[in-house]
This record gives sequence, C-alpha cells and structure tokens, in this order.
Amino acid sequence: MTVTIKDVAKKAGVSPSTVSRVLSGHPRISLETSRKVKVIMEEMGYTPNMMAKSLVSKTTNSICIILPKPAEELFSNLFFMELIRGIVTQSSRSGYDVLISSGANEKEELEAVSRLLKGRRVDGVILLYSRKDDAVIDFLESGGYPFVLVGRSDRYEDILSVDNDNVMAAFDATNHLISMGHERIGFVSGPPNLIVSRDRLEGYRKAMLNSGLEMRTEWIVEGEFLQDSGYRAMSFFMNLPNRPTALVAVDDMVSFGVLRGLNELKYKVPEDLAIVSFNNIPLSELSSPPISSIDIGIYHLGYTASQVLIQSIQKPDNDAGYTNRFVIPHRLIVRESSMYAPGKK
Amino acid sequence: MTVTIKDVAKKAGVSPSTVSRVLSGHPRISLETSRKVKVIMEEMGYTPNMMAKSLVSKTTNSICIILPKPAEELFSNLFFMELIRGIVTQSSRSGYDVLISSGANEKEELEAVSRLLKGRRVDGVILLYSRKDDAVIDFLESGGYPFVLVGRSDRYEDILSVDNDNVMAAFDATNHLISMGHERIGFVSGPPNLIVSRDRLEGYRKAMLNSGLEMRTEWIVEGEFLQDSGYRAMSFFMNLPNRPTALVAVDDMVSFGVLRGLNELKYKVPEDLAIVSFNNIPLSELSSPPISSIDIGIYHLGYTASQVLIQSIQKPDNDAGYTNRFVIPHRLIVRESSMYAPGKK
DNA sequence: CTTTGTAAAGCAAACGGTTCCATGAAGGAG
DNA sequence: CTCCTTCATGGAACCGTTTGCTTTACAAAG
Repeated sequence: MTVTIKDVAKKAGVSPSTVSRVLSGHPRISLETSRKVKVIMEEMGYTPNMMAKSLVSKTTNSICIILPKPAEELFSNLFFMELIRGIVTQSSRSGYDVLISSGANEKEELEAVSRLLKGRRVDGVILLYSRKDDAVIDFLESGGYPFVLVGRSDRYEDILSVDNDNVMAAFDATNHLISMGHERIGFVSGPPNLIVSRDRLEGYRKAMLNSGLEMRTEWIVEGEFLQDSGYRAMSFFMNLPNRPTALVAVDDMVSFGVLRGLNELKYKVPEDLAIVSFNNIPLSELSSPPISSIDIGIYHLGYTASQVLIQSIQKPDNDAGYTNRFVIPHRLIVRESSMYAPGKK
Repeated sequence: MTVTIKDVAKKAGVSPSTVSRVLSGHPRISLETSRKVKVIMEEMGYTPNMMAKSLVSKTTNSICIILPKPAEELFSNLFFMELIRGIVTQSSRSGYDVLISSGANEKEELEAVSRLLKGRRVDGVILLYSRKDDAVIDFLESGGYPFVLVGRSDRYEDILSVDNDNVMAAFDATNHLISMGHERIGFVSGPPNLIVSRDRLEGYRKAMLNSGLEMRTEWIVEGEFLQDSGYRAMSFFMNLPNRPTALVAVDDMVSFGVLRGLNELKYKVPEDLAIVSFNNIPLSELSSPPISSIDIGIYHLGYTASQVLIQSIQKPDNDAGYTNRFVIPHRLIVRESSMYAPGKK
C-alpha cells in the first residue's frame, strides 16, 4: 500500500538505485531520466521512508530538547516555551525535527538520553539547564555525542554552550540605577547554587564597586525566582534603618512580589523604591507600574542553540571553531519602575 | 563500534534471532539462555537501534504535537507549555517519544504532517487547535492516520478529540455571579470564529436565560484573548448608562486588562465590578485582587490527549469505543474578584 | 578495427533488526 | 523401539534505502 522506491522504479522502468539517485540529486543522472522519475514519484505520491533512510545513513535529522524535571513554575513555563519556539523555528529551517524529552529524575533523564542517542533516534541534544555537575553531560562527553548547553557550566570549559553575559547584564542594570542617582541599592538574588544567580550578583557587586558605592551585606538577600521571595525581601528591606532606595532583582517574578508588598504598604514605585529586574517576561510591561527589565533574548537563545548544535552535527571536525561559548546579547528596557531620580541625601 | 544484536549473539554463542527473542520476551526461550544473553547485553552496553526496529515493525513509538503557527502571546505560551507537559509526561509513561512541529503557514504544516506520517517517522499526531475547516484534518482522516484534536470541531463529528465543556463552564461562571446577587452581567468574548468563544458565550446566555435575567446586546462585546480587549471592554461598559455590576471574561488575560483599566479609573474590584474569567492561569491568583477563574485542567487536557491517541494507535480496531469526545472537567476557583454581593437595586 | 575513456544505469550488499520456517533434541505414547 | 509432539534455537528472507562496483553503450583515439 505504501509506495516505495521500488514501486516508483518499476513504474518508471529503471532500477531502484536510479530513483534513489534522482532523489539525492546525483550528478550522473540524465536530465531525461530525472524528469521522468520525478513525474512518476509525484503521480504515485511517493514519500521517502525516514526510518530506512536513517538506518543506512546513520543520521536522523532530528535533535532532542531535554527539559529539566519539574517545569512547573510560571516563569519556567514562559521561559521554556519561548526557548522551544526558538529551537523549533530554527531547526525546522535547517530541516531538522525536534523531540522533547524530560525525566522524573536524573536517572530517568540519563536513560532517556542514552536510549535516544545510542539507539540512533536523534543526532544531538540541547540541554536546558546548568547543574554544576551532571551525569548526563558526562555521558554525552564521553560518548562524543553532539550537544549544546543553554546556560553555562563552569565545570566543563570546553563544551558547546549558549548563554547570556549575566555578569554584564547585572552590571548594566545596577549602573542604570546608579546613573539615576541611587546610592543605596539592594539586590535580591536567586538560589546560590544556580550559576545565573551568582553571575548576576557578581555584576551587581562590580557595578557598586566601580562607582565606589557602599555595599552592605544586609542589602543582599537570597531567594528564589518567585513572587514570595520578592515579598519577603521587600519587608526586610523596608524595615532597615537606612533602607535602599532602589533594588535589583534577579527575576521579574521577584519584582512582582516586591510590587505587591509595596502596594499593600502604600509605598510608591519608583518614588519610594525603584526596581530593575531580569528576563523581561511579557508581564513586565503590564504590571503597574511597568517594570524595567533586562531582556535576555530567550527566543534568540533557543534559536542560536539549535543553530550551533546542528552545525556541530553536520561538521563535527570543526572543533577548532573560534569559540565554544556563544553569548546572546541582552538589553535593558527602561520602564516606569526605575524612572525616578532620588534627591541625594 | 556500535554494538549490534549480532555482536551480542556472537559473544553469547547464539544466533541473532535468539537475542532478538530474548529482547522481546519471546516465550520459547530457555531461562538459561535468556539470562546469559541479558548479562552479555549489559556487559557490552547494547542499545537497540530504533531505526532498524521501526523499519521492520512499521511503528516508531513516537507521536507528534502540531503547534498552531504563532504561539507568541503570553497566554498561548503558558497554555501550550502546560499542555505539552501533560502530553510529554503521559507519553513517556507509555513509552512514546514526542516530536514537536509547527509550520509558518497551513501549507507548510500540511507538508510537515504528511512527511512525518507518510515517512513513518511518527505513529500519530496531536493537533493543538480547532480551526473550523482544515486541510490537515482532511489529510489525516483520508489517510486513516491516528490523531486527536485538543479542542473541538463541529465540522468533524466522528474524530477523536479532547476538550472542556465550555458551555457548561460559562454557565457555571455566570451562575456564580448570579448567585452572588448580580443581575446586570456583561460578557467579553473572544474572536467569533473560535469555537471556544462561541461555546462560552452560549453558556453565558443559557445561565442568564435560566435565571430570567435581562440580556442586553450592549453587554456583550467581542475581543481577543488579550489584555487590550479587556481594557477596551471595560471603558465601554463603564460608560454605559445602566452598566453591569459584574463581568464574565472569556480569558484571564482579558480580566487583567479590565483590572488595569478599573485601577486607572479608581474603580474598585469587586465592589464596582465583579469579575470571573477562564483558564485559571498561574497569574490569576497573583493579581490584585486575585481573579476568580474557571480552571480548565490544561495539563490534564494534554495528558488525556496523549492517552487517547496512544490507545488509538495501539488498537485502531476499537473504533467502536464508547465515545470519541473526551471531556475534561473544569472547576470554578472563587477568589477576591467576585467575592462581593451587590445591593439589589 | 581494436583500445580506451566516459556517461548512465543496474546489481547486490549493506544498515540492524524481526519473524516465518526448518531443524534437532528430548520426552511421551503406542 | 519407532513415531509423534513439544521445545529451544538456527537460518534466511525481508523492511526501504544508499552506495560501491559493474556493466553497457557509445564516442573518440590510436
């Protein structure tokens, strides 16, 4: 019932090899034959069997996205979907299909990756997280499988990765506040085991240092990428004797928490506290007031990751590529939450 | 380099067929041989080649999600990601891999679907939209390919689909407001070509009728699933001589727009206008005030879609299944935005 | 007129499995 | 002791492509 290359060959009165060569644009096929075969393929509605093709070519023209386990947070969802959109768009432009996989735990994840790669179902994978230490990465490296990490890992220096310059981003965010005239600036960080938290904190430090501003330890609090963290940080800061006049938050969700808290206490933003945060999720411009945020180009991150991966699949020799770390530019979007110059005390 | 079934066979001193049988748990293999072979497979790190397997079995153990073209809206992202999570989770439990595909336009989409299905790369697809009329659905039906629609189509009666009872959901939402004592209730709908808009509007109508309440045409406005629509609807409603005291909005994003507008005009929610909307996105509980919303079980929708599809792949004969339309239950989450009983006039 | 070169196409062997059919050994029945 | 089953396994064909090696036909060269 399914029409194969042989059926086409028979009807065209040529051999299967010839049909195959027509398909792949082999040079030594006469124009006449080529045309004839193409017409017949069209007529018969021939579609190549990808499995057979893959079997002999040892190539699948598909890649796999590995999602971290529990992507249940709001931000995670927004972030991942945006990333996936970038990956899918670019992949399909390059003629690759995208699989998406996720495991309940690290062991399952490893099993899945191993099955997919060793079982030749995909040609490479995109990892969407940056744990410090990772069995999956170890497996991929030792097996010589093509993969790229979205995010960065300081343990593995030489692997392909796509990321933002988070230090610089935080530097820019902080400097923006400084340039508005703020001198007492707080920082709400994320989980300390996440590299992104660390990097952004460092950028903040650099900017403060760079401007010769005082840095108090109580102006830096740790939290998560969640509203609650912002809410708590806010109450902590506002009760400080010499409280900050501005805040850099590691994620927009944190800002929302801060905003909510300030609102309840009848404080005004940005007059009582100016805010800048990261990731520029679509909601950032919809809150009241809209939040200044660093846009990190999530879609672009995914797009590039796919590009880099597919390139590395297609010519693995090019290890000598200029660099292994691709940096996606960020940009500061200034909105109302930071548009206020405090009177110098 | 890759270890195949033949390598295992040789090392175990048996034939490839025997190894294959061990793998598939064939009954007529002695326990002794089975154990021996399994040990050797483990030793050699054997992983079956999925392509070879698929080639002969004509089955891929993977399905494909077809995303509609422009999933760029905030809500869409949250919605789709949640759906995808449900699908991926259930699929992986059933041992299926998930591909994700999307086309720039309907033609591309059809090409992709055709290539994937006819090319035997996937066993079935999940469609994430419900256009009224669709070349893709036509293709799938005429080709006899397994597929399920998330959403519903009134043109195709007999196809597998997973959806909410949106009429009932809107009925419930409206009744909730009515039971709080509201009598003048407005409705902000979505694009009229979307079935979900129509269904929800109908549910609203039913509830109003059912309670013998007046329905004015100017209390029903059309918009999109976006903040702006809510904003506009709000200004329209609030300028009406005999304005509604409550509102049912077709989507939470619309509510956010309404909220923003009311906030700017110093109206109070729910005192000046009570609101209920649909989808219960994570933000609904985070706005001020938190929005009452109908939770439609998005994750569950995806989970079920995958289940239904895989079932239909595995026993296509069971067309006589009890029903083709699976309804995911919804539930009303009452929050502050509707917790106010207006004084009857 | 034979030799050599070249373009176009065919043959057959993979790729890594699965599965139908055949085979041999062992055990039970007659 | 022979015949028939039953059980465990081996052999070989096949799934739909690709591709290296031949073959064929013809033209140009010697």
